Amino acid sequence: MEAPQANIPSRLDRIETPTSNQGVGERQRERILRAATLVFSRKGYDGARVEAIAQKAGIPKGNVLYYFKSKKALYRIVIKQVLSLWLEALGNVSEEGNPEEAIRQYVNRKLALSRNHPEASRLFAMEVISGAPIISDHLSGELRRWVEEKGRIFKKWQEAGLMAKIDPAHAFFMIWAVTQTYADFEAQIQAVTGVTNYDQEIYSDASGEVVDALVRALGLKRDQRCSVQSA
Amino acid sequence: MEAPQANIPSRLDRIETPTSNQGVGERQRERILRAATLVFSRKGYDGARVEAIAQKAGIPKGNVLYYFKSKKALYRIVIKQVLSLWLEALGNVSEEGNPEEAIRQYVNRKLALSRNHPEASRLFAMEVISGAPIISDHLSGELRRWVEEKGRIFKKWQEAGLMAKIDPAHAFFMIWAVTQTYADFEAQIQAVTGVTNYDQEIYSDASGEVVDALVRALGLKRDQRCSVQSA
DNA sequence: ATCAAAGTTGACCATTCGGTCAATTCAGGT
DNA sequence: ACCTGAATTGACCGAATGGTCAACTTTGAT
Repeated sequence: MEAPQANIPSRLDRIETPTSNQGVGERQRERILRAATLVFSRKGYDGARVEAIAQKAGIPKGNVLYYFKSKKALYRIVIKQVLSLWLEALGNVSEEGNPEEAIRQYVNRKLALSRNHPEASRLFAMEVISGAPIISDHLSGELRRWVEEKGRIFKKWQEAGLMAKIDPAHAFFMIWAVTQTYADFEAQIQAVTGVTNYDQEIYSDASGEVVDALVRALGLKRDQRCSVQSA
Repeated sequence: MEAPQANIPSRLDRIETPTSNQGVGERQRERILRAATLVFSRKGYDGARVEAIAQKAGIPKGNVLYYFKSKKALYRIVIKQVLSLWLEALGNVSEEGNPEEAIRQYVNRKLALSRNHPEASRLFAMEVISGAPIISDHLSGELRRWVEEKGRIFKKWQEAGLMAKIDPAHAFFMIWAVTQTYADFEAQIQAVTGVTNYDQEIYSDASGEVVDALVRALGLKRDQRCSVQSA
């Protein structure tokens, strides 16, 4: 009797496995993953208790270990899921068209991610703060290439005088820092502002101002009056 | 036989305690605090092992518990020490004088803090990400008042047309986010940039660009050409 | 109805870790 | 030299926790 290998739910064998109460397992797996993301994001890997995850998923602990062969395996899957969400949200910074519009769109997308998946953002942050023991390969691989690629677009904009001369990588670090702060530092922002309904009050206030501020920071302007033209 | 209450090393009784090998205890306490800050900042509270702290301090575990009555007590002291460092660095945003200069100075001070005490920054971040269970009082007390106070200065600048009209609190969130990202997300930035000597290469590159960018973001300009004057 | 595989459950085990303690050493005052 | 309190150390303990397991239930196919 082997616990099913805890691999990413393969969309393939969902249907064709002939003999099995199919679907039940999938649903449970996702239940567990959701619960695990939540618990891990608040307590970190070591602070999270399998029991707590089980409880949040509404099932006994033994059942969690039936679907995922170990706590570490579960964590790996959760963190990779979070990572792919994060990488996905990088999306495309479209080269063509107005730079300001492109960045506005990108920042808005990142803000939406923070708003809709704050636990994912927090978990990602914790991983990185801990030295990214699990995802460092992805960071120095996929992410690095992405930044290099998009950086070339920034360079072009800069040469055309449409953007301030900032090292593109640092421009991204800045955007990420600001947008993620609204998820990761929720507790601090909540404490300082005293809002009662974080999600609604903060994001409606912030999104406009933050996008504008970042556009200014990067020296992007539709009209040329203020664009940084230091050649 | 009681372990000495693990209070903040009081600078007072360092000299005058007549009978005791004075000084030895203080030095050990500080040793332990340094080690604890380091370990906690990487592993979080639960991930940190007392044994690991002891090892990093070069003493047996029992000795750590001799100076601090429990792991939790040690953590509390470390985190409060970190918090006061953080609050201290808030310093004064001087009302008088050139707004741009004031902010430049402030951002530079925060950057220096990230550079010189990255572990402190990371530990603070972890606390907040976890919901700030220990320091939330301070955040909604001292920090909130500080932001309110300094916010009034920003308001004045804004009314005088010297600063973009951003909610002052969010202006601070932005500054903090950007400056801390260089400590907290070191692993990510290191991976993306591929630098070998983080401390030197990154900060020398970043500090100038980051300060400029933030000045732009807040719409602060010495010369009026580009200042946001939307009355 | 019967069967087999998948899923569920709580009891149980081994390990790890925070914390205690008694024994010992160390340092300074007399 | 001797005494006293502080400091050091390693052995030890109990609680908590990740993980296993065997008994049991459910589900769908024939």
